[in-house]
Amino acid sequence: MQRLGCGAIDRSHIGSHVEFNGWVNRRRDHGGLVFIDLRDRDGLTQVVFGPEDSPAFEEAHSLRNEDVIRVRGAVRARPAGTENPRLKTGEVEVQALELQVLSRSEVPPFPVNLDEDVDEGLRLKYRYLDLRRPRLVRNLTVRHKYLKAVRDFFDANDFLEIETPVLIKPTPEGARDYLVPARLTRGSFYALPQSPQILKQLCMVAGLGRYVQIARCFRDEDLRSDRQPEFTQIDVEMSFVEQEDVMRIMERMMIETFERTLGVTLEKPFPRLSFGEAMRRFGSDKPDLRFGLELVDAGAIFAGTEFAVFKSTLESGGAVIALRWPGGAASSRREFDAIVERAKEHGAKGLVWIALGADGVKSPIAKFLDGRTLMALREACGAQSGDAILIVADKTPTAQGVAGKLRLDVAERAHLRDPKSFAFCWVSDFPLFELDEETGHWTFTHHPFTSPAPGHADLMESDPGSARALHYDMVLNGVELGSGSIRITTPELQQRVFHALGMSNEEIQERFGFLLEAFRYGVPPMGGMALGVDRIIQIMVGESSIRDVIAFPKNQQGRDLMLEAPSPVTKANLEELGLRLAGEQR
RNA sequence: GGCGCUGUAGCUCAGUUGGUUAGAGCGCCGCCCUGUCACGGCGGAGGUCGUGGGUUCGAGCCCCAUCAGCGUCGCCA
Repeated sequence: MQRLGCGAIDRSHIGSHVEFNGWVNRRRDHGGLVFIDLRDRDGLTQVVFGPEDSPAFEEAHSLRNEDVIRVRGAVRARPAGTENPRLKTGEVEVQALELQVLSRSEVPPFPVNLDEDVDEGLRLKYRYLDLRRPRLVRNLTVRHKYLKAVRDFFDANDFLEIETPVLIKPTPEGARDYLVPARLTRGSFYALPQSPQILKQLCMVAGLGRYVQIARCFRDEDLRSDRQPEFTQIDVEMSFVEQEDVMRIMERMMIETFERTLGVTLEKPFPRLSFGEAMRRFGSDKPDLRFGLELVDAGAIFAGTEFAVFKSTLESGGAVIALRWPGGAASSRREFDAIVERAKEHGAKGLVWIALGADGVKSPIAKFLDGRTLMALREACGAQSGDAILIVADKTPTAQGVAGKLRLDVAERAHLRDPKSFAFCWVSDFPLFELDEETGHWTFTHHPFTSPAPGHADLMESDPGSARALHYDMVLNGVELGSGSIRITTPELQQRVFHALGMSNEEIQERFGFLLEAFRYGVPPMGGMALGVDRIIQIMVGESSIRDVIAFPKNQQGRDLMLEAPSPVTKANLEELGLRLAGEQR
């Protein structure tokens, strides 16, 4: 007897005897006839129990949602007129001859057989029930297929999948580490990797050539809808390559894996922007290219303006940046107030709006807008009657950043962010360092192993802010999927970068001595990249939260509501590790 | 750590200016029903209104505190 999945039967099975195992999705009990929709991962199959099938028929009355049953019976065509076109298996049904109840279910805490929004805390507590629902099954299936395609791609391109350890060494830079006390070395701690960065570089020193890993990474920072404390990266490193080589193979990988997973054909090559261009045109280092609405430098247009804010901004070398809001002119005063408020949340001091209504132009600064200025603005923004124009004035980076965020706001309002389209791009030529506002110290944009661009090494000391890096990001729909870089491979240069970051020789030796030592034994030029799997899948399936593409995610407090982790440990546990909780008596 | 939204039946929600006995749909329980597929019909059970305090003759509703979930800023090499 054939054992089949509930989504698997069709007309070709008519007449055959089959066995099904699954969960009762729904019972429709007509007294003299009982219908059961049987569910498993694949889908639904209708099972029919009639009085002639007794004793199965008798027991069928007692079935309840989520009971686990085994049914043996015959596949037959449904009577003409009773087919269900909404069901994949809707042309056929199973006439039950034998019924075995394998497990009874209590009434579940939320409906499993409806695609209804349920409180997420409840879903997470009973994740095993949530995972029975088709939406999450689909997400996990896409994830599986995608990772399979990724592995196949790298296998076909001569990469070795290598597992690196999860218990490694703390790295005080960057994100907060998860620490694990070392029982055998009291007072010392392992850290969980924020990424296998150094290990994969050492794989290159080892001569392994092309490394890939579907790597779990850990960062002890606050959670967001797109951030979990543990997450998965496609981690890649290659020897004897330049930036172009890495970008090409990663781009090819995305094109092939999207094709294989979703059957979509991505446009190639991916557009490329420099960091500076991305900031100028889109006000973001991860531009959403699903729509236009490029930023407009309106400095020249307002060169002679009497409007004090614009005037003083321009005189002090700042920027006046304009942005088209499609259809924005129809907005109410309240909606304009809201967008001004958004601009302030984004860090602007204020926002000027101009409504290009059919019945005339409205704006808080209308009296400063002569016909020529308006015409020039309209032209530069590509705005039409019915649109609005938003203008931000500030120091250039601030104005760009604010305008970039407003660009996303207005795109959202105008429904231009189509979740079904995939707009990739590359952003490169990042600054090597950025200034930490709090400490006033230079810190790395990517990570401290990133090579300066050719000819930029000396800028590290003379003008750190203007040094560029061999660093590239892959961006999809305004989301940074991941970063890569060409690595530093000379101990001297690496040392200079550490110095530029304010590290002493002792610190360098203590933290990264092993790496510098490794570089003394013959190190190939190398570069690589890491891409966030969870975000890729999230965009592929159009979910608004990364949690919906992870089987067992943590909530905003970093807790697993199902396992109730983290949890306290016993005094004996602590003692064995040589730990005592602060504030606790001896 | 800051800010915002939410918390009423198992689930999703409604609940008027503070006023008698807190409602609906689904689910659940019982009975009936041979072609349903959100089956249908009849009947029924089910509520510390997140928690604590306060104001008031009277609080689901107002005030304060607190807990939880989500979003967001900080944070995220």
